[in-house]
Amino acid sequence: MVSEPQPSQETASLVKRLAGPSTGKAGLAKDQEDINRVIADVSKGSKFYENEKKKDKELTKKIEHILQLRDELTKKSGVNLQKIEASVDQILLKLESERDLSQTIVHFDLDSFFASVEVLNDPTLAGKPFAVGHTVLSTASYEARKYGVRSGMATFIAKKLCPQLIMVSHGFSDYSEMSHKVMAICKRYDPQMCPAGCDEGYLNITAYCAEHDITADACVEHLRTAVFTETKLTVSAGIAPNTMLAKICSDKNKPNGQFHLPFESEAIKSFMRDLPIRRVPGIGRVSERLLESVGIKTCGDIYTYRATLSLMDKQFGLVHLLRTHLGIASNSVQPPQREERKSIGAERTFPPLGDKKKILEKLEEVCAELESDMEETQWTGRTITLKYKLDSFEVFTRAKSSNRWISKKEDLFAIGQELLLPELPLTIRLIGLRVTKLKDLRGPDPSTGIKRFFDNSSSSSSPNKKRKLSLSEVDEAAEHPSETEKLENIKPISYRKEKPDSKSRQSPLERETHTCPVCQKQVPTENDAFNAHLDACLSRGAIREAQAEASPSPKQAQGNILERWTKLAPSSKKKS
DNA sequence: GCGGATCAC
DNA sequence: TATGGTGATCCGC
Repeated sequence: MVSEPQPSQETASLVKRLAGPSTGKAGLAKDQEDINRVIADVSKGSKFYENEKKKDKELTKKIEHILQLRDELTKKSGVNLQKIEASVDQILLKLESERDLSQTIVHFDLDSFFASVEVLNDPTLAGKPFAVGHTVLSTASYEARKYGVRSGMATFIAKKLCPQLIMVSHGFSDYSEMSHKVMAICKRYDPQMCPAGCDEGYLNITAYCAEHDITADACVEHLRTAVFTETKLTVSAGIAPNTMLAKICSDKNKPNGQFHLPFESEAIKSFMRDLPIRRVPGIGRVSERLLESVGIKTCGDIYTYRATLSLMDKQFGLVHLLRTHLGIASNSVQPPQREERKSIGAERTFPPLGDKKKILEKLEEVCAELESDMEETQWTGRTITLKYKLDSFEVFTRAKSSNRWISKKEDLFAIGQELLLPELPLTIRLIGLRVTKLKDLRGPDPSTGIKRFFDNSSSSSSPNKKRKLSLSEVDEAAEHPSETEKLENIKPISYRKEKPDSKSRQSPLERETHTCPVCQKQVPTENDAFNAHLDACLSRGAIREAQAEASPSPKQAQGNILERWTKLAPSSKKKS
C-alpha cells in the first residue's frame, strides 16, 4: 500500500523520446539527463505527451516480440551459431573486396545556418542565446544549445530550459539567397554537386584535386575560405571515400572545422568500431532502440552480433548493417533529377477543429495551396492521399487513385472530401493532401529511365553507381534474370519455423548444407557453390541496398525546401 | 494499390 | 496556452 513518492513514472525510453529527435544525434550535453527530466516534466499531461507515451509503449512491445523471436531462432535445434558467423564472415570478405577508395567525397554543412544568417542581419544577436522559429524551433544559436535548446523543440519548452532565450522569426528570403550563394561556390569544386537541404551538400572533388594538383585538405580549406569571404558564413566539412563517412565526418570538427578520414580500410574500420549506431544516416531513434535491444550500440557491435543479425535479416537488414560496419557506402554524387520526383503535397496545422464546415474550409485552403504549387512546378498526378491528425496527435492517411490527371483545386477538393467526409465527425489539428503517380507537364515522357541509365553510365563523374535504380533499370542491372526477377527470394523466413533438422542434419553422404546468411535458404557448404550462391544473393541485396540508400543518400528532399521559401517569402530573390 | 511507420532536413 | 512541413522509403497486407 505504500507507494514511494516517485518523482516520475516515465520509463527511460519515454524521457529520451520526449527530448526529441535532434537530441542524441549530435554530441549530447553532460547534463542531458537533467535537461530531459525538465522536458518530460513540462510536457507531462499534454496530449502530445500522451501520444508519445503510447508510441513508446508500442515500441516496447515490438521489442519484446523481437527478442522472443531472436531467442526462438537462436535456440532452435540445428542452428549452429558458429557456422552462421563463418558465413557472415564470407559476406564481409566479399564486401571488403569491393571497397572503393578511389573517390574523394566531401560533405559540407553550414554551421547553424538560419541562426548565422540572423546574426548577419542583426549583429547584436551575436553571442546571445536565441532561436529561430515559431511554435517549433528551426534552429538555435550555440549559446542557446548550451541550455539544451534544440531544433524541433517546442518554443515553450525551450523557454523553460532557457528563460532568457530570444526568439527570432524566419527570414526565408535571406536564407534562400544565402543558400544559393553557398551552393554556387561549392559547385566550382564539382559541377555535379548534390545539395542535401538548404544548408548542406555533397561533392566529389577527385577531379578538382587532380586538375589543380592539390590535396583534399587544401581543396576543402579553399572552399571554406571562399564561402566565408563571400558570405561571412562558416561551414564545416568531412572528407572521406563515400557519402556516409563524409557526412559523419563533417560533424567531427563542427563548427567551422573539417575532418579528413584516412583512406585506408583499417583506419576506416577502427573509426567505425566505436561509432554510436545512431550517428549513421538512416538510423533514427526507433532503429537505435531496436538495435540496442539486441546489444548493438556501436557499429563495432554489428560484428559481435552478426549471427543474430543474420538470423533476423528480415527485421534488421543484414547486408546494409555489414556495409555500415565496414564503413562502405555509395560514393556517387549527382545532382537531383527532376524526373525522380515522386510526390507533391501540402499540409497545415491549426487549432483543433470539430466543426465540419470549418474543417472543410481548411481542406479547401490546402487544396488551393497545392494547386498553386503544382501549377508553378508543372506537375500533375493520379493518386491523392489525404492526411489528417487528430486532437490526440494520432495520424491517419486515406488514398484514392483516379483515372484522370488531377491538379486543379476543384478536383483536389472533391476527392479530398470524398476521403475525409466518411471519417467525420472528428476533432482535427492538421489536414494535408499529397499527389503521387506524377506526370511531368514540362518534359513529358514518363519512360526516361532507361535513357538516363545509359547516359549516365558513360558520362557520370562518379563511378560506383550506387545510385538508386529505377524499376525499369532493375532488369538491366540483374546479371541473372532467372533468379533475380522476383523479390520473393529476398524475403526469407516468416515468423513460422521452417522444418529445422531435416535439411541441416543430413547424412554424411549427402552434400552438407547450411543456411545462407542473406536469404536464409539452404545452400551447399562447398566453397564454389556457396560463393556462387552468395554472389547471386548479394547482387539481389544490392538492389535492395540501393533502395535503402536513398534515405542516407544525398539526394533526398532538398530542392523543394528552396521552393517553399520562395513561396513563403517571394521578396528579394527570384528563383531559378 | 493502401495505410502505417520511420527517417532526413 | 502551447509540439512544423515536405518528401522519400519500406513493410505488411
